[in-house]
Amino acid sequence: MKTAFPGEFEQMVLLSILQLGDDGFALSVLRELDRRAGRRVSRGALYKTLERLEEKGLVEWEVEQATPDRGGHPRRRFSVTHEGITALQASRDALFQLWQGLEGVLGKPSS
Amino acid sequence: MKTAFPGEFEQMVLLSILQLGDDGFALSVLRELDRRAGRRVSRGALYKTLERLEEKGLVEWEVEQATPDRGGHPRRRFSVTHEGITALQASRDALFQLWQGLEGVLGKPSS
DNA sequence: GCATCGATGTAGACATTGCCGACAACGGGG
DNA sequence: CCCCGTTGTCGGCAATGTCTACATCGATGC
Repeated sequence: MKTAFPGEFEQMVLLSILQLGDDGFALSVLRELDRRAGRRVSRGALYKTLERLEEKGLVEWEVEQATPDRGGHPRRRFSVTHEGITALQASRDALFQLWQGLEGVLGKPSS
Repeated sequence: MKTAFPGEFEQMVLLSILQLGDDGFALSVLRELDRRAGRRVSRGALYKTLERLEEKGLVEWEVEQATPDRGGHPRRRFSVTHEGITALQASRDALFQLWQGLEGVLGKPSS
């Protein structure tokens, strides 16, 4: 069992894709990361990460079917695989365990 | 302002130190990581990480004062700096934002 | 038609993090 | 003295994070 833990940024990318639902296009992910987490990275950085996530089987994608008006390369719609979900749950649970009881030190999450 | 985000493992190490309070010795951190997050790494891996966290000013340490009976090198007691706390809060908040509304997909944390 | 713009994606590079095994140092007990 | 348990240090390599530069292709405006 290969337990390669997703990195910090990889997790964020996975979560962004989930948030976007059927709008999981690369540039949407970029905007979502900025909106939610205030994280701004270049497109190249994101594509590289998506490529690695795919190699690990945590995301998959399909080419958007028939969009006759838009120019540029055909865009890809990313989605998180079942394995990706599992990995996210594991990471989250680990963090929760480590956060337990530290509210006094860290304060409440600023929602 | 250099915004170098702590990596996934670095966060866990910081949290473990906080959990341990005045028992923040390297090998205790190792045990805590295993107990809470099920994460087992070699001592070398941990020391390297602690060293980097110190360079970034996220942890500091003091040599344990006067323990006349124990063998080996004098051990160091690690603690998280104010900057470390701030970094942890930022990471946590970012993740919370990304988790918002995904309970349906990810399920409740298994506490 | 041609220069450009906007939305995508790819390639190549390099810095930072994650992780390990091997070795050193020291006190205690055979 | 040799070995054991506890720490810590080193050097190296793999994985992740991130950027810049470049390539594609429709639409738009000369």
